[in-house]
This record gives sequence, structure tokens and C-alpha cells, in this order.
Amino acid sequence: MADLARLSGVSKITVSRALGDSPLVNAQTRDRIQSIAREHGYKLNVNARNLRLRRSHTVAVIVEMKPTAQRGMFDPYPLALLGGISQELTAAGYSVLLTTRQGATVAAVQAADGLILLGQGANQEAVRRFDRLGLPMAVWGATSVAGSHVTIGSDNRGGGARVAEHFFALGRRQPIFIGNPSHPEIFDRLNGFVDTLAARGIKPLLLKRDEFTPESGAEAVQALHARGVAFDAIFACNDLLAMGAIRAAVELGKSVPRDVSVVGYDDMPAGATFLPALSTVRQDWQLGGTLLARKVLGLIGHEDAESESLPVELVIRGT
Amino acid sequence: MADLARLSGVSKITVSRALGDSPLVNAQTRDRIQSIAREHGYKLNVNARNLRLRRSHTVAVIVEMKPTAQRGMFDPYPLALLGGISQELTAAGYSVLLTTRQGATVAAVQAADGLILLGQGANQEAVRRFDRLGLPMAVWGATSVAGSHVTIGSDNRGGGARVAEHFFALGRRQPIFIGNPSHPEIFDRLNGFVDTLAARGIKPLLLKRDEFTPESGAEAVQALHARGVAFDAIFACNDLLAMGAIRAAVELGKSVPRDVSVVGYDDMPAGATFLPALSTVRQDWQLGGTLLARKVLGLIGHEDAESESLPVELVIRGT
DNA sequence: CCAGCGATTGTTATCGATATCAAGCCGTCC
DNA sequence: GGACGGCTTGATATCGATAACAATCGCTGG
Repeated sequence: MADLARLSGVSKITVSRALGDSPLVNAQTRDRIQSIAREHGYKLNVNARNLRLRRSHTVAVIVEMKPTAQRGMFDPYPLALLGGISQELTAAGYSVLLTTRQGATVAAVQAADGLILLGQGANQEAVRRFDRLGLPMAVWGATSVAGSHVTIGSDNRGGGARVAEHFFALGRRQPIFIGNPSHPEIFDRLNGFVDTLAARGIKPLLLKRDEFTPESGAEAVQALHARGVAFDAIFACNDLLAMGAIRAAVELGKSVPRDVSVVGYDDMPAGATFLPALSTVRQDWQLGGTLLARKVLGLIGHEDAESESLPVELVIRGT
Repeated sequence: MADLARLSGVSKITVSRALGDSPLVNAQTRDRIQSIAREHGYKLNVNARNLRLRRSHTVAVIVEMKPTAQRGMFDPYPLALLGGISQELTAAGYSVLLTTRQGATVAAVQAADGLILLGQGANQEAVRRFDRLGLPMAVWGATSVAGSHVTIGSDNRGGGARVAEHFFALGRRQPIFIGNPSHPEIFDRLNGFVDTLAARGIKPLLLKRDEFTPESGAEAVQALHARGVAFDAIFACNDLLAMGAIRAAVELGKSVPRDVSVVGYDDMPAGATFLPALSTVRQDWQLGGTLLARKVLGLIGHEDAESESLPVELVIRGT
């Protein structure tokens, strides 16, 4: 900027103002300086500006990554959220700093103007730790930990309830839930499911599975069969689990959906093409990401922002 | 830091050195300062440091996002790459700045020490534009545009060739290719496929599809049927297309794999559970991401880094 | 006894931007 | 004619860190 000042025969501050389209500089001067800057390929130093302005125009997104280097993070859902987040933040002129929790980039996170937490699911302790940083923060998941942050999540309780009603309407009386309720979101789904069924005098069986993979789903069903448990409906807390479960059920000679009804969660693209087409609960991730971003931006702007729950939709297909 | 200096009765620079574990300060002084810092919740200002050191310890990752706000970016593959990338960069003490190409955050990108481009597929012009920034850069995809950057991609040609051999060995003589070869990576798959078949006197039919969705795959097969084209093998350049194609083929009364062999690409988790289980070509994304990160770090460290092609694996399942 | 060296600490300048306050110039109005 | 105000520009300080060089102290060796 000092160079530009010399080149155009004005002072640094005038250059700064000209490049910032400040009304304080003469229009001609401004245009001249801007064209000189363009010509010489001038690049603003973001760090210097951020230092002076005491802000970074950056929001850190912290994603929980499975430590298993095997599968990496293949869950499509954080990505869909990321899509919405980064679209919204970018549009507002903010940058997205992507971090994994284990990362040693604590310093970088602290430099952010705000924080978004994704997939911290089972680890509420982590949420609390980040909350202590005192930054504007939005968390994806179930409302739970108290704190000054905002929580955005889809209506997991409602999703579970909807599935319960669906099963009941089909006349199913021996439903199974597959998933890991130590994730608060899953816990809510389970709760909505159980409570709704309980109101109708039905007590579903819970099958806890840590992994959210087709294999895990298949094993769950095989375990049920080995234990001689009778069942006529399965609510899997994720589509992959559901597909695995269906496969295992079919291999055990059961017909889906004649003998067993199955509903998944997430509405993955592959689900609709599955044979039979997978019934599932759809949540709008893109919107979720957008909302997370908006709330953080709101908090950064010292506005009030409230936690919100997004509606879900039961998509009934062939299972 | 000035405050800490006052509190501990030393100068700013000594504080700086103490916090940086410099051997220039007395061990006792260092420990004392560090504990005072911890006690008072001192936080380093990254911008100031970066400004002074003229580096950002940040790598920008630019992801191509589909403009269709509908589906957002649901493709799981950039996420898997991102996993490897961020793991590797974080371990090296670097931060990941996530950007979409359309973003107005040009300034922020320029502040990065290096660049990684993902999914720029069809848009080689974009690659060239970023290349001009003169930053250390690694691109995921097919080697193509000349420039000072490094390209990492999986062996798409080899993948296509492998599928061709597989079809030939099965006695298939009327193969179809479904996909959009304007993406260089797809182009390579098509080329490996076509060349290998040509060497055996077979000429496959190309069905260009822009969308990589099950619906698109289904439409492709319906179109073939409507045109009365006979075919006994399908190579879809993505698993979702493949699943859609299989579904459509089955609905048209063809048996998979008896009448038609189908091979997809990517080895999505849902593919293995598909009925029948999807044969596909697997590429190691996690490794790809790791490699992308390593190459950029190498370039940043002024080492030589060469483009590399990752091996792929044909996974033969039930289709 | 003093030059000289190692260990430790401090002074000052610097990275590249922007805010604050001051100042110059010109025209208008009383 | 001079005060005043608008428009435009500039000098200086500042954000929070680190580098380069200087200074102090105690100790050793000739």
C-alpha cells in the first residue's frame, strides 16, 4: 500500500480509503488509485487489516471426525450442512475455517469471530469446552447443554414420533429401534418413538449399535434372529443401518415390507433407488447449515438469536 | 502480551520468547510466565503473529459447489477428501480455510500459504485462474492443465480399462458407458474403457448424462430401451447412476446380472448393501486427501513435488 | 586485573493496514 | 474582508506480535 501511495503520489491512507471505496476521497483520485492497484496486482494483506480492525471475518467450523482413518468421514451429512454453512457465510463476506476437534489449531479457532460445532453428538463435554471460549457459537444437534450458544437441529423427537404412528397405523405391534442413543439426536428420536408407542400400549425393543453402517444394521437383525426375537417393524436411526437391516432380513427369509416394515433416517440419495425403495425420515440439511450460519452471524452482530428446531418429513416408499 | 509483561515484571519480548519455548529465556522465568499466561487466560493473536511472520499457516481448500441449492453438495466424495486433507494439515499445524469458488472471499484465499482445489472437474478455466495466483497449489482430478501446480487423482484410465476387461471376460459385447465426459476425470475413465474395448474389436455406446443421480441413471436406461438399443453391460461413472440404471433395467424386465452386467464407480457404502450388491471401482479418497495435503505442504516448504496417480481397485460383487 | 564469552534480558523497529485528529483549499455569506 | 463550512488530503498513532541488535551480569583465562 505504501508502494501504491508512492506510485500515485498520494499518502498511504488515501490509498486505503480509495481501495475501500470511501466517500472521503475524490472520485477521480479513487479511480486512478484503483486502476494503478489493479495494474500492479496489488493484494490486500488480510492479517494486517484483521489486526487493525480486531476481527477476522472468519467463522470456525469444528467437525467431529471419526478417528478411524479407515473410513475417514464418509457420513454425507456434515457435508450437506457444510454446504449450507459455507454458502451463507461466504455470501456475508465471511470465511470458513474448517477444523477437527483433535486439531492443535486452537490458536486459529480463537481468532475466529464465531464458532459452529457439527457432529459433536456423543461428546457434550466438548461442547461445554468450546462454550467457555466465549465466542458466538451455534451447535448442530439436540438442545441440551446450557450455555450462551444457540442450538439448531431437526425435530428428532417429532421424527421418531412420526415413525411410531406410521408403524402403528400399519398394525405393527413388535417394533425394534436400532441405533446409539448416546448421541443426543438419536436419543431424541428414540424418545419420540418410545413415547408415542407407549401411549398406544406398545413397548419397542432397543438394539444399541455403535457403528452406523450397513454391516452394523445387518448384524443387528442377525442378532435378533439368533436370540429368537419376533419383530415386525424396524426403525433404524440412519439409512445405512436400515439398508443393512433390510438386506439381512431378506436373507433370513423375511419379506420387506410384508413381514417387516422398515424406516430409515436421512433420506440418502441411494435410499430411493434401493430395492425395495427405502422409507425414511428426511431432514433438510442445507437449510440447517444456512440457519446455523445465520444464527452465528446474528450473534456476532450482537443480535439475539434463538435455538430452533427444523421440521422433518416422513417419506413413505416401499419398505 | 504487554499485560503479561507487566504482570511478570519482564519485557514483552521475554514473554513472547517464553511462550514460544525459546531457549533464550531462563527455564524458571519461562515456567513462571507460562503459568501466569495460563492463569489469566491469555490468547495469542494469530493475526498479529501472521502479519509479523508473513505467513498464515493456512491452506485454502476450494470446493466446487453445485449452484443447485436443492441438493446442496451431497456428493460424499469431497467430504472424504476433506477428511484426509484436514487430518494431514492439522497434524502439521496448518488450518484449513474452506471456500466455494463463487465466494467473494478472494482476499482471504490470497492470504493462504497454499491452495487445494477439489471438484473443479469441468471447469479448467478456474484452475488456470487460481494457478495465476502463484501460490503452492494441488489439484484433485485428472492431469491436464499445464502450470506450476501438482495434480493428484486416481487412475481413472486404469479404472475404465479394468471394467472393460471385466466385461470382456464375462463375454459382454454390447457395453454402454453412462456419464459426462466433459469432466476430465470421467473423460479418462471413458478413454480407458473405450481404448481397452477397441483393442478387442468392441465399440461401446456413450450415453452422456449431466446429473450424477439415480434418476439420471434410470432415465438413461429408459432412453436406451425407447430407442431399441440392445445392450448387455453398463459402466456408470458413479454408483448412484449405476443404482438408478439397475433399477430401471429391472423394471424393464431385464435381470441383473444375468442379462446385463453393471459396474459403478466410487464404492459408496450403500452400494454394498444394494440388492443385488453393486460391483464398482473403488478409489481411496482418504489417501487422496492426505496426499493432496502433503504435496501442498511440500511445495510450501520449497520442496519438489510431483503429480501422482492413485491406484484403483475393481470390486466385483453381485452386478 | 581486565578482555572476552555465555547466559539472559531489554530497546527499538517492523509487518501492513486503518482511525483520529489536523490542515489546506476553496467558495459562500454576512 | 474575514469567519465558517464542505471537500479533500495527510501526519501520526495504533493493532499485537517478533527480529535484530544492544546491554547487562557473572565468570573464566591470560
